[in-house]
Amino acid sequence: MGRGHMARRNTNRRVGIADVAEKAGVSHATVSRVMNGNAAVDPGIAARVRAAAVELKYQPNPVGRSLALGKTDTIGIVVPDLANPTFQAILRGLSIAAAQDGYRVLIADSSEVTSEEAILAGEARRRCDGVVLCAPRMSDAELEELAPTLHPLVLINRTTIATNTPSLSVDYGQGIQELAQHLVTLGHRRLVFLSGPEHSSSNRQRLVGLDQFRKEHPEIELQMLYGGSNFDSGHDSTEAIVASGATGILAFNDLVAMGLLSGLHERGVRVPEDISVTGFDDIPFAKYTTPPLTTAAVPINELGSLAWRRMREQIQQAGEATTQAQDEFSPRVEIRKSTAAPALKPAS
Amino acid sequence: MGRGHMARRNTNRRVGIADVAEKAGVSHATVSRVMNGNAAVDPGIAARVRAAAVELKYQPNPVGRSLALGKTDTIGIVVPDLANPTFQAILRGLSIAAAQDGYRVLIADSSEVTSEEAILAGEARRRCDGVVLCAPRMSDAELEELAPTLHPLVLINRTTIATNTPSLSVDYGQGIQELAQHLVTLGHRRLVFLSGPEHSSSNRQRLVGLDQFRKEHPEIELQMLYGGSNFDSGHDSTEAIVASGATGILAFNDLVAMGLLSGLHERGVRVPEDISVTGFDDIPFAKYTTPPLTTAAVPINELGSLAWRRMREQIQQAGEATTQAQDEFSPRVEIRKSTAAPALKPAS
DNA sequence: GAATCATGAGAAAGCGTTTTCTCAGAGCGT
DNA sequence: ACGCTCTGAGAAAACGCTTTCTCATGATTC
Repeated sequence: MGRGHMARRNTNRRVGIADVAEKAGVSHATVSRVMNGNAAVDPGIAARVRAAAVELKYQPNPVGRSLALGKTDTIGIVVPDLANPTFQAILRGLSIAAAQDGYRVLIADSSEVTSEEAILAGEARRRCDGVVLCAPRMSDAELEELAPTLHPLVLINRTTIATNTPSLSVDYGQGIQELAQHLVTLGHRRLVFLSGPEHSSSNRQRLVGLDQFRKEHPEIELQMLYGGSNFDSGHDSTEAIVASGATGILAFNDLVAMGLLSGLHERGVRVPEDISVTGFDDIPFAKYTTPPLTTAAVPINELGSLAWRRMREQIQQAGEATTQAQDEFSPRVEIRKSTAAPALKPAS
Repeated sequence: MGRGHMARRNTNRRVGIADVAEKAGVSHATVSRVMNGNAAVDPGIAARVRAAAVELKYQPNPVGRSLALGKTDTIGIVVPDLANPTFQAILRGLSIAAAQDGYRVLIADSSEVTSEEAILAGEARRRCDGVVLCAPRMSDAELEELAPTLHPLVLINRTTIATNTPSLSVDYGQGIQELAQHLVTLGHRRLVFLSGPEHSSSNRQRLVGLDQFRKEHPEIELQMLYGGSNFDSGHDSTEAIVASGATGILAFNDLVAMGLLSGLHERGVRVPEDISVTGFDDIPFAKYTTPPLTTAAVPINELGSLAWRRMREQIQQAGEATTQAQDEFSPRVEIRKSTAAPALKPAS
């Protein structure tokens, strides 16, 4: 509970500037000046202050400093699902980059509950100096309304009309087309796209990319099946994939692909001999699946560290209009062993 | 910058209690009482205050509240490596459980730099209401010295002599013995343990467990090879494993096992026909490796959520001595398809 | 009608720190 | 020696909020 006129309780109270001031025989303003080096202080006085601080093991209270300075040196991030390795890697990239500038990261996981996102984002913003929205699932209209209230804000995998909100995007449409092209180049003519969550902006981009692909390759059969976004949903797609007769599979992401690889192995379907499988993202596990997974590599650590750089730019230019930075990453197709030419099957 | 007698700058300042007070024609203390419901306020006045708050879109400033209340509603966690899925899962478990009580989690990743840990822990503790140290790599002596300064503290995979520090542990020694026993039961006589990082407390427990295992099974050949703690190091162990002649492999963790599975596959060594491989932890990928991995399941989401419960107990009993809670989890061996009876090899 | 009691809202203090304002003391020039 | 200027440290205000203290007002009792 807060406190008014009551005498201060000393129980468990940590050492503050007032204690150091008393010990050194100076005012608390002087202690603050010495600790921060913000103004000239007589060297003899400064030495006394430092000795007192060391003796009392003084550490400044970050909350008091935050109130006085109007900043917290923390960044919030809202992720739709912290179980997703792509988001984990983005978090790690952001966390490491921000730490290098003395900032920490506060997590909010909406657990794919879209209605929670705006609430979590507002709350994170109030507690922090800025907020990163990672693949937000809210509608475009909601995002347009919310974005100005969150400044400084960095978006990952979404954009807004707002001219001062940096946005880091991956060209999922182009990536999925390149993966499809890879399969076609290998000779595949019957493809399936295992699509992801409906509210996922990156899924919509893949769908747009595949529409374009169909237009350019009318001779290719490209079916759509729902594959979700995790292992289990990929694994659960095994029967539908086998029934489809397709020889080339484009999974929504690496997790779906891994689940499918496992399901196909259980079913005795050989990858890539019988079916080729691709993923997306190139999470760290993708190299180590059996067989190692062909995928479109998204520089997910770089996304996190660039998100920090864009955030830092806004923080440092507080109050000034900034030129919006729209960064778009092109995924790079990483060809591994899960794709090969389709088997020549006897006519039946 | 802080500010003294200067007139308040209104630029970019968010709406505060003073603004609501002015709008409603009451004092800021009354606004605080209405927003918190802490004391009786005339219903008519309360309605005016609420209307003003809504009209001005007032949201309390968490920093001001934290200073007044002496709490931040955040928990810090220090992890040795945020790239490790076990730590990611612990973080997720902690984050979700704490969020249910209105707490957020602040991350500090020491990136396996042992000398950074104490500094990060102290800093996290000052910014937060408590701190969780996850598999800290510092020495026992350093931990004993640091622990009292971090109260309230929860330890994961370490213990201290301190009687008021809850500690959540996994009996790695027992788990590795059960895995070894599983291989022996299948008929394996030549085993290798791919050991993990030297500073890892859980690795030491496995070594102790395997010493015990050797005593109880003098007829079993059990070699030690260094296998590190990630994919690459597991993968890099492939040749040494093949050269060892062992038919049963105990990998330090699931990542090492996955890397090894991939390396063996590349080498044309069949799992489990030619070599059986086990992991540890049961990260979400373990079910989906090819073949699915036999492993010792650590309830890593439960570790995170129990860490929050222990933390919350300490926060709620502030200043009182608490009975130390030592929670120990027994790993559960999850038998999947990466282990089988050793092949009968022609004598050569 | 006066005295007493209860209640609720404003004044004030405080949480810990930063920084502006003020003033005392030292130094310099005449 | 006096006046002026400069410097540095203490006093004070502020950041935003919570809660204690104080007092005015209305109700109740005698």
